[in-house]
Amino acid sequence: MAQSDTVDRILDAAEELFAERGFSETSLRMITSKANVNLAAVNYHFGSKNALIQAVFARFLTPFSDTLEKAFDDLERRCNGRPPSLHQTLWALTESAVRMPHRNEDGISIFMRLLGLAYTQSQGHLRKFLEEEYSEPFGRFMGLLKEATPQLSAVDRYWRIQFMLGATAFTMSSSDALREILENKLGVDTTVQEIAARLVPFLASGLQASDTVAFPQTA
Amino acid sequence: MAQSDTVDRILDAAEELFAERGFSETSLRMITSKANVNLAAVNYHFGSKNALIQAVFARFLTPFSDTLEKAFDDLERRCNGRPPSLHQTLWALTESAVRMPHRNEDGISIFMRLLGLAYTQSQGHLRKFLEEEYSEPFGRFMGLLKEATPQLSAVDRYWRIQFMLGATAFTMSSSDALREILENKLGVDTTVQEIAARLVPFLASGLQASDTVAFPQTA
DNA sequence: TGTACATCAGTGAACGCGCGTTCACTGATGTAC
DNA sequence: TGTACATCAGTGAACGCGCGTTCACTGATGTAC
Repeated sequence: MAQSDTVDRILDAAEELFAERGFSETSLRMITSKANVNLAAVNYHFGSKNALIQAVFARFLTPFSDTLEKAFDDLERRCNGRPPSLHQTLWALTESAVRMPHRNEDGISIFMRLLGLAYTQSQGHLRKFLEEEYSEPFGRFMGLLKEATPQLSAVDRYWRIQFMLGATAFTMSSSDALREILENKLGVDTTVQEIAARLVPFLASGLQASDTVAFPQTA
Repeated sequence: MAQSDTVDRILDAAEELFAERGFSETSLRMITSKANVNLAAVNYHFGSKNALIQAVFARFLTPFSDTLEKAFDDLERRCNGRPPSLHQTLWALTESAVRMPHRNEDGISIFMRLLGLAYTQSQGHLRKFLEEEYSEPFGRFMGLLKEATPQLSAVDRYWRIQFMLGATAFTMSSSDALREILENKLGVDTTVQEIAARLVPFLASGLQASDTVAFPQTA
């Protein structure tokens, strides 16, 4: 047990359980018993359940956001001055997520699930925390998307970006279940990387769709 | 108060609160006090909280699914024998949702929010209930999508349909918040109908994207 | 080197609270004879 | 028409439970003199 890996054991257990069941469906008692740690240790080390949730996100988002900044720097350098294309921007994001060092083989799935949950479960404190801590890489990504789609109006772009986020967050947050269904139905096994490889062209094509049709009248 | 509108008052209150806050964050006490009804009335009329959740969905999904069946019948009649196009299929679904009679002006938003939540919050009992009750129109929609995209492999189509569902469920489940952000940022007001009108071309274009690229290697 | 004190990580047990559910009961309405 | 009984919608109060959090405490380690 060495000295004080308690904090990490709590974070590991919390990360897995949150990804599996969501935030409010996971109790501190589940977390501490999975981590083999005293119930009171969570409040001792983190102060509250909400602070633990934020710590779980900080632990993987901080290195991810660093990786991402570097990927964007790299991309802009390679483009010297000209704006990166939509595909390049989306790939820079996707690769950063996939190639980031993860704790174990499920790490990337857990990472995706948590990102999806953050968007999907309405934890006010978490949204605020993420906005305060990670607005920089997010804003930069938005800026690149804007440069890559100059033909879109601001309103069109806004909505289409929401659609993209939705497709991504939703797919990623239930990717395990979806992979299992596909395995049963068609007998095909899929990695997270392959899902990403299918998602990017879908998103790029949707974002660049040429027509915004009016709502049609039925006869 | 007349005689026994208790059931409807409970359903109305539950519907609004579920749409606002999700299922497990809404307590029976909130529902019954909003409905001006005794706490025990929920268990008396519905049996349990889970059964109430299902009843809320049944009340709007049953008429919706009838409307949808008619819309598909109509579409197939108009196409006499030839498979409907992707746009036609998506529009049939969208119009059925938007044109359905709703209880009040927020009805359509609530409807969308609930559909989004059903996909997004992992309520096992609800998923099972929806599968058992409404698999027919859902399966029919899937069949139409398949006929409309014969160029796609089964695996490609599967994933792209998941992406579509994700974009739709996510956008709809947070459409109120997203509309508000846009209003503040760009001063533009948006109706649910307009969101739908923007979503359909995005989805159609994504579903028909021509390339499924391999995961690229970085140098 | 020895002693006194401070800090720190962790613990066991309890706290108060809000939850979904249950139960014995009431009062109005309907039905049989 | 009157009486006895059954059914039904609803109620008030309590139940047991699991939750996040708190608190007094322990024992190990570090620091000052």
